[in-house]
Amino acid sequence: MSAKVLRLGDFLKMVYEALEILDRMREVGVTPSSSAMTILFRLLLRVGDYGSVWKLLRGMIREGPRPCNFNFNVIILCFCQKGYVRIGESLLYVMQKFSCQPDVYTYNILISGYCTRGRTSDALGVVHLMIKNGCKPSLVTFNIVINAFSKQGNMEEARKIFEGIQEVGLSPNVEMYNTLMNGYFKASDVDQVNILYEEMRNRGLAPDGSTFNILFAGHCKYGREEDSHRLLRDLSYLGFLPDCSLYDITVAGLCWAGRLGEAMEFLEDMLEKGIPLSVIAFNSVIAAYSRAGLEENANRAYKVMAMFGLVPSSSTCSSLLLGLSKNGRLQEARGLLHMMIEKGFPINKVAFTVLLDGYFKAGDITGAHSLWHEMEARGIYPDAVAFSAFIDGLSKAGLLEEAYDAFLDMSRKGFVANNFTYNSLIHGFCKCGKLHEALKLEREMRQKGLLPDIFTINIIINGFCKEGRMKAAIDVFTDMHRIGLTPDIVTYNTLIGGYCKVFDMVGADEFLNKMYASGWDPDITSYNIYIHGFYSTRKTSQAVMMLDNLIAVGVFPDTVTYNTMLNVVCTDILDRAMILTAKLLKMAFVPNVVTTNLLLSHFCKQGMPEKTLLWGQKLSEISFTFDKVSYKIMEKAYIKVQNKVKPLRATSAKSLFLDSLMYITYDYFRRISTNGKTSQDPQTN
DNA sequence: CTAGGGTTAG
Repeated sequence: MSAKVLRLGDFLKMVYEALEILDRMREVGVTPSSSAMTILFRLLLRVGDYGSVWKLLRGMIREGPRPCNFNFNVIILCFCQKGYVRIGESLLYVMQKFSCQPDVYTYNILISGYCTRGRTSDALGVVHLMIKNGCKPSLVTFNIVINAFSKQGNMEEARKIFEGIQEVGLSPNVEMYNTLMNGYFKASDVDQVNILYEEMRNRGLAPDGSTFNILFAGHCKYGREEDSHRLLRDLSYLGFLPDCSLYDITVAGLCWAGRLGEAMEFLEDMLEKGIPLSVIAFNSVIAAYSRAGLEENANRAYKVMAMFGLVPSSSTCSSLLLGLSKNGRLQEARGLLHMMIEKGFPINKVAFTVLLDGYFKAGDITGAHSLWHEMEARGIYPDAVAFSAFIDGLSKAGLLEEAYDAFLDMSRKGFVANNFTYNSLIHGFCKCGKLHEALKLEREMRQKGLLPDIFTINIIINGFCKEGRMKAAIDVFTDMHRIGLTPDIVTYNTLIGGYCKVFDMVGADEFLNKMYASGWDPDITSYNIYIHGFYSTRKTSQAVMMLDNLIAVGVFPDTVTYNTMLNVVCTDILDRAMILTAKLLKMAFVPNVVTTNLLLSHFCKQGMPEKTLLWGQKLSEISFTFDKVSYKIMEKAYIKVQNKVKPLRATSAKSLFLDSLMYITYDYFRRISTNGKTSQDPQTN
């Protein structure tokens, strides 16, 4: 079911009908109220008819009502939301021309406009301007700026302003302490948080709900059990009652600490004992499971909640939506989003961003585009995160021109590109072989004062490795120390993979040793890279040895390991393949779409394209979700069958063997598609 | 809520 979107045509008609009504009022000598004018301004700004806004203002001067601060604030706010913060700022002078003095709200709108776009220095410029114009900044003003610096992780600046306001005789409020403590938590500076809390209490400021949430969540996340208990004691001493029960808090605490199983157990235990729980406890669990990509568990928690008659809230739905998006169940996710809108839940930019990312990750570019346009149609202004997700998705899809356009659009709307944005674009350029462009962007980000981070460097090293330019990759690796970056496990794995790609197993080993020397133990990815390296150099026994190795050192093999080994199995001589298969099957691996793809492609490669199509058919009968690669493989098989290209015929034994591997995989998916059928749309009554 | 390494395809 799709939600109703007001069509632009209808909307325009409405706006101009409203203007006609205004004219008629004027004709009969009725002066409209200021608030009526505000509504008209809002409508005109929404459709972008700035000419009429101007005309309306002049009409007000001639015939009243006199424009008030509020009228202007609405106009400035709109420009800020659309990204024209500069224009908003220039409207300050227009205001003064209409003999309106900008008030603290006006300035706060502008400051907030700059801050949400990461333009903290512009924001500080407005603060100075307001002081110069004789308007005293309020605590809110400073809070906006402190929050912006905290979000950027720039705690020194945040702190400086915090100290500064005290010098001018202002006393920080609870919100300000909350903001600062939140920032220090993000910077992992728990001690600083504790000091601030002490200070706040000594000043006689009482913690509020946000203080509690920030501190409790932070202490749980950092495993500071003592701190969280001390907080609870302190609050109960103050007579502070959190807006949920202690049981809810316990569940939330376990979730924040990442102890999800325990949280769910506790929940079920409470319910069994007949202790009532609120939506909050369930929301914590559902959110945590969804974030971890464990959508099945999230859904189970939701069902328990519904069974006990609890009505899902906006955040329940957002969390379920996150889980669905992460699992590629996009129709359901979009349906849920529309349902949320119909239920009147506030429009949720985060939910849109999550879904957008989901479409891209599933390779559904059309879906992503349609959602992006729907956002626009609904008047949701993408923020820096939404833009970054959009740019990243387009880059990964190889649509670099469009990604770059979005990047320009983002700066036009006043956002300062951050490392997320640049890294996504740089990755995109590397991916399609335009290393030169990638390096140009890296220079550009440095010129803009952004520091290339470990992500940037790893992306660039990977770019060189992909092209087999190991010398250049090593140069970047050597240079990263100079700019103060330490290689991490991804750096080493990337370089080891690079050597494997050029079949230089000696070079790979050399880097493996370097990795050990700098204190990193190989992880499952390192082993997978090695196994694939041995596979591509046809060193089957070495690949098997690696598998034994990784298990011996206690690393858990995953689906990628299984798939890579399956590749070995498919190309190996039959006797050895069967022994290896027996070994693999004992490990109870979970196949995925890549497993299916590689088996389908082996049929094709080994002269049995009709089997590719046959199994493809069988899989689609159980509504298996294929991806882009699956379709490419089947398309290729189809062409082969059509052209009757069949020079080599596989031995019937090998054919039977591949069939049995495919059957095992097919059977797995058949079983989960019949057991896992769930209906998870929340129903609110 | 957004960025990096490993499996299929090319």
